[in-house]
Amino acid sequence: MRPLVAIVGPTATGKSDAAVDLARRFDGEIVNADALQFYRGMDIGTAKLLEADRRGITHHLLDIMDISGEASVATFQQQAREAIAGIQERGRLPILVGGSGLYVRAVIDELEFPPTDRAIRRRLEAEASANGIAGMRRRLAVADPVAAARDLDERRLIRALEVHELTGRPFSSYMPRRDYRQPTLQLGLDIERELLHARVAQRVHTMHEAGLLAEVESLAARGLRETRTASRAIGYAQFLEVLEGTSTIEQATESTTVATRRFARRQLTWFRADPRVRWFDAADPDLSRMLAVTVQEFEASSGT
RNA sequence: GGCAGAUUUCCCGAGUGGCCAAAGGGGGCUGACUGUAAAUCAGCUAGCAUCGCUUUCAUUGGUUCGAAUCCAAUAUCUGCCA
Repeated sequence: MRPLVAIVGPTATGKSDAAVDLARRFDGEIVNADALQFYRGMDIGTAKLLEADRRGITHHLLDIMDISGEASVATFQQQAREAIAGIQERGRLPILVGGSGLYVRAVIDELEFPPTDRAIRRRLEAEASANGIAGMRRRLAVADPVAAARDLDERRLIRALEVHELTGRPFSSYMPRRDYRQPTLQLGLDIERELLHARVAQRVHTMHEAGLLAEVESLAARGLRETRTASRAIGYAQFLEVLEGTSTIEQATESTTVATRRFARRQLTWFRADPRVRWFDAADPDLSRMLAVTVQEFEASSGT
């Protein structure tokens, strides 16, 4: 069975293209691990690869959801693992690509998501907004001192209480480990900060020229404003304001650029924390070859 | 040319004699993060060093025990009158 290759790193470093390159060289198929690229119709703003740029390579888990849907790591975990297994059965190389750290992790590591319950969640959220979270913090300190000691933010605090209530098991007992469930190679793409910022600005500019506003407008007609996840996507949230008339195109472009920079920084923080990632300079003209060599060596050594 | 006003740390912007390295916001940086993750949250942001010290609030020179804060001159900008 062939190993799993994952391409990670901040946005605008060329992960998608690098993945297509590798897929062509090693007879691979690509599995998307970018939470917002699941949504149909969110193309320009998510920098989804155009059909032509996919160069005949099969892409999985792209356009699998309506914007009204809510992406869920747990669901994605299962779908992605199935897709990967299928690719491997076909004797091809699975290449997981995405900048959503948790989503990548959910696929490659031994990770189990405790269940969720809408009613419990809603009740806890209502309680938090009505009484504040101090009391809930105290409750968690009793139910799950380990999790409480981590000083969780409100959202996670609620989740921890939900898990405890639902499973009787402390949330902290589901603590993550870095533990690949199959031979995996994580390739990280990074780039000098100044260059990254320039690329981000360029990209947002290009998105606008490619018709992002029109895309947002047509999604708005399909209820984008009412969605919980899709409406918050970078670029979409900002251009929705243009449609509302509360922001100009210039302002939206600027704030989208800023939000993207911050996003890239957070992605970097996430992936840097994983010592297993092998990093490459995305601006290196020789990148494509270096990635290929690394994959080749890895596949040879992982004994296929 | 005359009169009036402005000049603050990367940016915007508070501060009108000691509690000011200077509020707040933005930006930047760092980090956390197992069911919203392009989300959510936290910390740092003059310099050097452990309390502390050094250099900052246009520039120069004053007043004062003490100045971002008061005075004078200069520079630049803005408004009104020519």
